[in-house]
Amino acid sequence: MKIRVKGIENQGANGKTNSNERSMEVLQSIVENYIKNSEPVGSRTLSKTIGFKLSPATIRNIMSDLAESGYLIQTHTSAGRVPTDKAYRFYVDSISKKPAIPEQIKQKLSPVSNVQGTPVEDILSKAVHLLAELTKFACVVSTPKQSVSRLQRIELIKISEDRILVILVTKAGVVRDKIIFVKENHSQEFLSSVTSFLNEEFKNHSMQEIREGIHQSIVSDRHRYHDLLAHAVRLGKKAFELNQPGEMFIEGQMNLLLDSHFHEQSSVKSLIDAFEQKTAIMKILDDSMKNKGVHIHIGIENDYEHLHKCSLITASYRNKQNVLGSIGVVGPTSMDYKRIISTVEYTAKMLSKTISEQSYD
Amino acid sequence: MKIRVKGIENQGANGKTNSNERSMEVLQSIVENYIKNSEPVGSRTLSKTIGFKLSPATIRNIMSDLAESGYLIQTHTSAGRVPTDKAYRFYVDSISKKPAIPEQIKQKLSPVSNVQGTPVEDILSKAVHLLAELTKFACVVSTPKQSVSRLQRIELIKISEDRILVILVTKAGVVRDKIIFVKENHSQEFLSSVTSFLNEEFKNHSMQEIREGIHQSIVSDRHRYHDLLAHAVRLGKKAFELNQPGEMFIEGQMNLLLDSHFHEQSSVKSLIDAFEQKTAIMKILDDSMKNKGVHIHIGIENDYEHLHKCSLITASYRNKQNVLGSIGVVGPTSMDYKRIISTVEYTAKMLSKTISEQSYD
DNA sequence: ATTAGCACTATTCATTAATGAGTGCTAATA
DNA sequence: TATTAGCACTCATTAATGAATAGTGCTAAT
Repeated sequence: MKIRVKGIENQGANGKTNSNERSMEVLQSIVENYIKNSEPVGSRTLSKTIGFKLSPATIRNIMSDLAESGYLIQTHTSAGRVPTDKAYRFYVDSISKKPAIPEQIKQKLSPVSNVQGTPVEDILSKAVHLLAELTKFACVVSTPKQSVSRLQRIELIKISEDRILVILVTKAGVVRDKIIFVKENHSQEFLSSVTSFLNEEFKNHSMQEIREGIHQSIVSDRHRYHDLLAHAVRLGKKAFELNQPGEMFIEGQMNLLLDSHFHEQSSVKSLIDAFEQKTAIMKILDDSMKNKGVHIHIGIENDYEHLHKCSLITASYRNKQNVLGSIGVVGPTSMDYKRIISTVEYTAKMLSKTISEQSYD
Repeated sequence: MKIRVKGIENQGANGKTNSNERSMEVLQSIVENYIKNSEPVGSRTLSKTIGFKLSPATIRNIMSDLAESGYLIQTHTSAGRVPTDKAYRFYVDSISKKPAIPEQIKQKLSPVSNVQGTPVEDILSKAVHLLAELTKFACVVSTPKQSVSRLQRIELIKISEDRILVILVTKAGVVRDKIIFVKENHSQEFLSSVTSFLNEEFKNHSMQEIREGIHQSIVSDRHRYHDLLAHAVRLGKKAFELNQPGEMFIEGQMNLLLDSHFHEQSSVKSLIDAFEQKTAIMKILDDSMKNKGVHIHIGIENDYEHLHKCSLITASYRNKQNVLGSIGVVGPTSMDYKRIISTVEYTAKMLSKTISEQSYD
């Protein structure tokens, strides 16, 4: 044993940062150990898993320092130590090479791409379902943001005397419908004219642009004002008004309740609240659309208090043109970050690919 | 005390069924007591809640009989007794007058009707959400069955060279869309002709009829066969093919996990399974559409094993013309049946009313 | 037919003691 | 000087014990 110790010392003698490096290594081991077993990890166990390169006593010293710096806490005096959110953050940041996606996961997610002609919603729901199965945590996905997506086609269909069905097809291949109520009894021919007008005018523009544009039309086009236009603008305004709040699919919430970390009554209540009050999670998904890549929110980093015991891993999905929405996992802070991160990333990639193929640009 | 007893005896002296009647009364009390407190109920407690009309000893005898007949079980020798599913069935069947809906519940559910112009799906999701909040259990609702609903309007819209958007509007006000892929590059004018043809031919027919009808058209209309018709039939066939499997919205699953009856690990797993594998619950909702009124499935009565610890209360909703789907509650067998039944019934009524107003017949 | 009384049973709760995992400190070691 | 062995100490977990309690079943009295 002594010989081995020497060996380490010799290696360490190269630089001076050696003690710090070692701390980091120990911390990583602790985190991985805890992720794996969900049990406080003690110096003896750790010495073993490290391969006896350091004695329990040495490790105790290191752990003591780490605890002081806020990376570890003890649940009680005679227990091992548990990583804090700070430790998880360090751990996540220190992950260098992402593990390759196991063939099994690729297989499992392949159905996402076998969905020619299905509505985008179905694709999303399929993806989030599979992700939940794979990760065994709760998973969420936001539907494509309507405001950024650009118009492929609008259609007005008369379905009764006072009701018009509005169909919006976006470039991303999303179909939205809404029924609007009108006082005048327009003929279908008239509606067709309006439809043509709106399509010519607004195709390829984003919904947001259109909403603003319609307002402008009223002002600027007064000179060529006539009956058709007046109605078209009025109807168009109603039609594009449908600012759907942006939905979210949730899957596998109940998975969380099998997880030992959420066994306490209070935790369960928190979770219920978090998922009932979808806004907090929705906000995180929205934020995730702003930047590329995988986003990680660990425990206390979440603004919403009820999510303080959870970590969220999210990634946005897109078509060739725009970022559309994002998909993510909600699990305990002690989740297997490496695995989950790469799984989410891969799922988002698949999603982007599938939806891009269905898009119109 | 003796005097009271005599009084009862005198009353009982009218008929001979007295002992049996009394057993029933005791059983009802036991059930209600257990529903309220979720604790095995003993002879002493029961004697109290009944108002000392019977002594604990007498009640013990009665309970003993009830246990023998399979209405009660003892968790262990020195514990009180717990109602079996058989007891719940008896209890439910013996409910005579339904309690009036509390004003508070009506208030809570009123948003269901404030939804002019919203898609049926949104109405359903609103209703199921509120129902979950009210009952504190898991709630489900099935979307309108597509096969029975009748056609109000079909529309074919060209959105790209090889894709046609099909919009189906049913009499119930449900809008369904699907994109179909075609080889030929049809012009929009052509599609409009086909649309007119399909509308004339099939308006007011049920989807099922239409699917069969299209097949017939091919056969019977050969004499006036020409290009338009040939294409129309082919497209129509594709369009109406969309036999969506019938969806289901679930809300408040997590509520169940706060319930003490599901605290065991195995129960939780069962529940997760039940909700993952939606088919079983879907089937119960479907069955519920066949007959009017509220349907009650208690514990073991459910075919699906994972639901053996649950009771389901369901009721169908409809428009003026057809039964469309059903809504229900999934809770522990010891739920407050009176309250839940009337709440479900009322919700279904509201739902029917709201949807009828939006329907086209 | 009902009920009081009593013996009996099984759970629950608090107490106690034994076990064991783990730390922190100190002194020895390389 | 950094590492480690050794030891005292702490605290959770577990099992065993016994008292208290809630409840039944049976029998005899009313």
